[in-house]
Amino acid sequence: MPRAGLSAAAVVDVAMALLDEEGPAALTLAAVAGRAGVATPSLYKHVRNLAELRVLISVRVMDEMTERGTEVLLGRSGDDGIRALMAAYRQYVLENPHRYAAMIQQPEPAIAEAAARLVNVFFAAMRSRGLEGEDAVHATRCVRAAVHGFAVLESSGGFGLPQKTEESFALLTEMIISGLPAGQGAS
Amino acid sequence: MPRAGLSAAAVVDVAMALLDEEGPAALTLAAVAGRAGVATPSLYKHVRNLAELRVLISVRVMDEMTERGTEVLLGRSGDDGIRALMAAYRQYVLENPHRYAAMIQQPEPAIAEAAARLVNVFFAAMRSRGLEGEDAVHATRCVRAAVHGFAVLESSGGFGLPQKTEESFALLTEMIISGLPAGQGAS
DNA sequence: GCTTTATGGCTATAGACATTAGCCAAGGAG
DNA sequence: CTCCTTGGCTAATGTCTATAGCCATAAAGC
Repeated sequence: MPRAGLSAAAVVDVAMALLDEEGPAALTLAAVAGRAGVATPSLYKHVRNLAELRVLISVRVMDEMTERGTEVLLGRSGDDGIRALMAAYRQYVLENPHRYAAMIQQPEPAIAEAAARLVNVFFAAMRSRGLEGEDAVHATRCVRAAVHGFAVLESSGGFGLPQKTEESFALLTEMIISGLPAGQGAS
Repeated sequence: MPRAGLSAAAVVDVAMALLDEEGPAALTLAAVAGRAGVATPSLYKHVRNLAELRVLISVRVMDEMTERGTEVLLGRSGDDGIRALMAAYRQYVLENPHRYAAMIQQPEPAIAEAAARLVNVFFAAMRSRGLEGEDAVHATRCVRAAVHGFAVLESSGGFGLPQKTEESFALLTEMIISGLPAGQGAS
């Protein structure tokens, strides 16, 4: 038998594809193994267990979001940067609802680090808006909370009424931006 | 053997106690049965399956929140009502993190109805603030998104930094309130 | 009070998964 | 060409959901 040539990263790739197509409930080691053309126990040569696979997926997702956020902040500053960051965040969740839903919030160090990288993008946006220190911490929390909450509710069908969610999100964005502390560079 | 005298409601009671004490991962039919002093299959006489139990729990939680919200809105109106509602929501989640985390967002009719009841509380707060129709829909979404996002991040340890979350939440509340459309009864 | 019957409990069983142990071949290092 | 690390495999265990089918309890009817 030729080897399948797996690796931890390849296992995560397969798992993410499965996740995208069939949702979080379908994410089992058996299904991942099947899709990778391998017997289930073989996965343990690359990943400690299912819990670790979930952690690796979470890190992947957070890093993807960090990358998108970083891109979108290039060449933008002040309120514009924050608007763009919020829009990009929401868009990622709408495009990848299952990935986002699979994200885990836990005291795992690897996750904490990835989360810190993502939070740093928000911090950068705050800094370019003239917010530093305490103010930046509180402002970041508010922006994250708003966009996270909206994205979760929207992507999980929590907004039942027919009204356009675009408009709701625009309102939320402007609420947040106009409520930010003064700072230096309000544009 | 004397009967245990279970019922669907009693099963949910036991499940919620288990959930509170040991978290969502420990919520298995086997564990619920053990705690109820009954063999696992006996639960199926009261609940169709684990999925239905989860739905029943979600409905319970939503109804608890609806009740708390309704209480807190009595005798309050305008911005004050919204502030109080947001505070009560956050408080519930902080007091019952596992219950809140166990809530499911799905096309189940029973859940949709409970969710609608909860959303109606937000609507009532908006109405007393002078918001109606479209405006009320968008405003409700924004308030729910903000408070849901904050509560989730806070209760799952998503705010790593040491700064007080009280202050962050106060900022978020004021951001939201001051950003609401004009309406009639802005207090 | 006695019979009947629906119901709530039980045991046995099957099937999906995660996980561990231990074997064996592939394929790179020397 | 040989050695040995590594990545695959099969076998087996334990946990959990779920179903089938049995039996006693307790309530309802007489």
